[in-house]
Amino acid sequence: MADSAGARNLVRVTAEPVSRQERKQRTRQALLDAALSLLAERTLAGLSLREVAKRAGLVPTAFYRHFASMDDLGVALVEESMRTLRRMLRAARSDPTTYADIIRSSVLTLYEHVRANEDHFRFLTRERYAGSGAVRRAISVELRLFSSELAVDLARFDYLREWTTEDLRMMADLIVTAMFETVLELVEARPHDAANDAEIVRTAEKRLRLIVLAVPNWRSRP
Amino acid sequence: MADSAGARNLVRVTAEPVSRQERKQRTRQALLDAALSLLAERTLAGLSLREVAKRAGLVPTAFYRHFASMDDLGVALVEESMRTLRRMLRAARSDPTTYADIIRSSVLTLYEHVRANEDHFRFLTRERYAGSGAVRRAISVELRLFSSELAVDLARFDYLREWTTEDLRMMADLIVTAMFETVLELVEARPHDAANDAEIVRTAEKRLRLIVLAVPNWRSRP
DNA sequence: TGTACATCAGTGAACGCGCGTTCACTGATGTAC
DNA sequence: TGTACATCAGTGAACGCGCGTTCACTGATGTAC
Repeated sequence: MADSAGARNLVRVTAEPVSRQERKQRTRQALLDAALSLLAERTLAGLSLREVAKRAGLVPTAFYRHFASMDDLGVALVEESMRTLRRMLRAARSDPTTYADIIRSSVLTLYEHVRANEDHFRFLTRERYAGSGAVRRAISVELRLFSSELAVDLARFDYLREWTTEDLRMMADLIVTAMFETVLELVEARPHDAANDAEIVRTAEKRLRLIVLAVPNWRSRP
Repeated sequence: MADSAGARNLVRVTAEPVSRQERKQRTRQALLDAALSLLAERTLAGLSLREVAKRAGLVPTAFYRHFASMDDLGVALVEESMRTLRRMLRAARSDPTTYADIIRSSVLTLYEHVRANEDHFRFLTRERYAGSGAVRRAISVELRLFSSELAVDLARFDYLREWTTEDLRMMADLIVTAMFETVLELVEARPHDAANDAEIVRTAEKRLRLIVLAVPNWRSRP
């Protein structure tokens, strides 16, 4: 089988020699990539260790040199995916056009990052509720952190200065939830349907606009 | 094993004789209940036909008298759970206090129904994104229908009369998404933590209030 | 009402299969001298 | 620079297990006469 020579070829095709450490790191990444590609149409719960190893061009037992279990690999995938998410947040923050039309540019950033990293986002949306204990906990912790950071960002706006921390947090949660829903729509959408994509983006902008429009009328209640 | 006499006992304990048809219906329900109880801490993908049959007190092969596959059972569970959801919606609509404080009473109705049917709601939240094709499609269709109905309800309010159908739909989606998030928080919450429950309910009310407060400021854009 | 036959929900043995995990191994890379 | 030994990523055989599915069956319920 062409498949089974994978791991070794991965190394051989590179011109210069690599250290044992580097090689191990590459194999580990090959396992993560293999899992991610298999997860395109499945859940972690429906994936076997043997399958992942095979896709990576390894014998099943080699898996254990890199992860203690599929659950362990799942947590590593959460970390990898979250790095993608944070990169997106950083891009949104540093965008110079952001303050001109913050909603439009934020949604556009979201859209571009989701399309460029569909596997990561799909993994996060699927496993967020359905994942095993460890995976679900890892995602939930990261998303809560994400929401907190957004609350801090919101606090910087003049017209939100009077808001209580709790209300800011509530608003941030609502925004994250709405955006998460948009991510879902994007990763589950028919591929290469530009009109449909545009529609999803337009709805996402409306959602944010609606939330933001409530601000002048908000009065905190005990 | 005490377990293995289940299906027959189920019948024997009833006083009068039952028709073959009735008995079959009961066994089918026992299979659905067995699956649902096993799903408390797992996903449909991680559930085996043998396990479900055993829990229902049946031999594995008997499963096929009622469902063609686990996927088929999954779709039946979606239908059953959706009946619970629609019962909730009907209760919210017919509540006479609703118009006095619509947000508070709606959230209370949601809370009570979720707590009374945790298994159904947990199943829906877990499988919505992670389920197999057929199950996910079934849930998605029902939720879209649900959202449409809510949009129709919203259209009846005076101050929403000017809104376009599309904007109403967007608002309904946002409300459903926010409420779905609340359901999630409830089914994943530590059990019997009244203070935490109250906090979740309070946040849910705030979310809805925020969305509603945006209404006077909304102007549709092309 | 009684008898003879049909239906069909549930049984139990059997199958081949992919699973996770163990173990002793190989041979290339790394290190000490 | 050359040699001898240590490390360790990846191998391959083997295991016992639960899985979905097949098949011929049993015996209670249902039906026709």
